[in-house]
Amino acid sequence: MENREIAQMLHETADLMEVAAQDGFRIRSYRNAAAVIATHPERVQDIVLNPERKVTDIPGIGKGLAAVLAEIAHRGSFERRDEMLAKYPASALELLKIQGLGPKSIALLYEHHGVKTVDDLERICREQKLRVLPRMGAKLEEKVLRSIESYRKSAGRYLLSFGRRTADELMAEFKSLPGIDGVEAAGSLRRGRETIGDLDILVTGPGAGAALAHIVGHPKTQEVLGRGENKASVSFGLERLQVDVRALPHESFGAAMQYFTGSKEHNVVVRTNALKRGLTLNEYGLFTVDTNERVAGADEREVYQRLGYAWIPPELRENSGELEAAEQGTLPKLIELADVRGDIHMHTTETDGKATLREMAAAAATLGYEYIAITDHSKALAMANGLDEERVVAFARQVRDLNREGLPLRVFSGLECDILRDGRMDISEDALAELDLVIGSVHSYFNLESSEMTDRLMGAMECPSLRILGHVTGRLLLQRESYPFDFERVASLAAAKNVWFEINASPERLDLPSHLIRSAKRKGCKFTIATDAHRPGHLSNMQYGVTTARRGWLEAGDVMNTRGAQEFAAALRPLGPSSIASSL
DNA sequence: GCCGTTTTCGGCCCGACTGTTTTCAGTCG
Repeated sequence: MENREIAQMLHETADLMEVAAQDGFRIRSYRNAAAVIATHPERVQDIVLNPERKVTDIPGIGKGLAAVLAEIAHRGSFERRDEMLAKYPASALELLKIQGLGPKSIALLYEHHGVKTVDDLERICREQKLRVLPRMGAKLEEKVLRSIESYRKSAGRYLLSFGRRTADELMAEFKSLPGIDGVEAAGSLRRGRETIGDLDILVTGPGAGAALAHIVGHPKTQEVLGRGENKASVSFGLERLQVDVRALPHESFGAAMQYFTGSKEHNVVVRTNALKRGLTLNEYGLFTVDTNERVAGADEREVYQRLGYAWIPPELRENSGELEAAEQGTLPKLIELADVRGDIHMHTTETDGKATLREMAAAAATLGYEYIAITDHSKALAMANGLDEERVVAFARQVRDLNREGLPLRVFSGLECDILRDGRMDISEDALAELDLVIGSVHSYFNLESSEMTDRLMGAMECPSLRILGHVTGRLLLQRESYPFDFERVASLAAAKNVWFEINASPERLDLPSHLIRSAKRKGCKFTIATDAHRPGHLSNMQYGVTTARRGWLEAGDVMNTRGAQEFAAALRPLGPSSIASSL
């Protein structure tokens, strides 16, 4: 069993234990163990099954959890989990995802009304039976109904990062099979959409059929949805992600990549255009209409070229201007991961990060970066032990000293400063001015009216030290919608004040969304791409931020942290604090 | 449940909001 699966099992059990009102500290231990195991570099199962190793050497795993892990290794479950599942249905876990309901309410609803599923919950709310329960009322009923609607919208979709990991895992397995020449992922994963609905994997070569057999017989396959000569479709893993594997002849591989990458809207236009040229395009190739002669198909680039287009990066294939640009030869030269020279949003143990400044710096150096910025939280985020003015100033001094003493790369002193409800910054200007880089972020009062939120964000930009607006829409993918505000006005002011928009690369955020990136670019805004890493492993999420930037049509020049360290440092205070103040 | 000892048990990020109550439990971040 993989670490991720063990971690999920522990997480789910912790959730159920919470519904069962068990000891909170024990629940926290389970959650902590799940987090540790999920990020452990080695397979925990291998350690458990090796008599010469001790799983309790992993921090967070003691005697109790070692026994749990041993049980999981031997029979795929453990006693407490079985116990919990006997008490509450697994579907109760789904109810925890409904905003506004926590474990206590779910237990109450289950006991009084037998609510087991989201459908049950919806019915109870519609029948106005929620309001009769203690401490619940009409307003909660309304809120829950709204949450259900939002939850349903995201059901059946998965984070891009999850799709990427699953695809990488399967593709590596396919590549190791004999007689496989090519393996590629297509679909929304290849287009880099922030969430995906399913996985499309194309394989070619004399042994391509073996890949179909492989996925059908895969130990993680939960259900075979379909199995033919050229295609197998399965429900994969605990998450039941639908995976479609297609075996293709070599001469069709490029056409199939084009066809299955989509988007549908993009392909409709491409095929219409082909017909105008007397050609017809399908997943098997590009053919002449009259003689059915193949003119392209093995190579995707060739398919586009034969239709008068430059090859179009998959991230742009949404029929939103890319086809016209490809005809005219005006496609942008999109930013690439290798263009990024530094990661400029991350946390350390000083607040809610899991590694020290030195550990983060070392990890960033191995990724080839020239610089990083440490941007811990400010005091409004009390749960994260946010920094007050005194600690902010001390930290800036400490970073200056450390840079002099020598670090593996240049470290900028920064802060992710909360933007308070009224648009003021959580830290005084005097203290902020000590820092190299200030990101302003909203972490509270998400439910303001649009006009109030717009004023709040625009108010924050009055702060002379503010250089970057962090995760601007506040969305959490598949969990929480963006709060309403007038993006156009905020972007116009950001362009005027030379405040940059962060593209937060955390897979749960990918914030700004790509359509807003594009809109901001048109207004002349500049951007940064940063991971918001809370541990060294998160630094590799940069790829998802770059993908999102590419979907927003950004080139390297649009993104400030593609600049070298010197140039980036100079850009941080373009006019100097005093001249910014006088130019307002 | 884990951890770190002051070595055998006490501490474990906590403040604020919401909707409900009539003083606060539950939820969220």
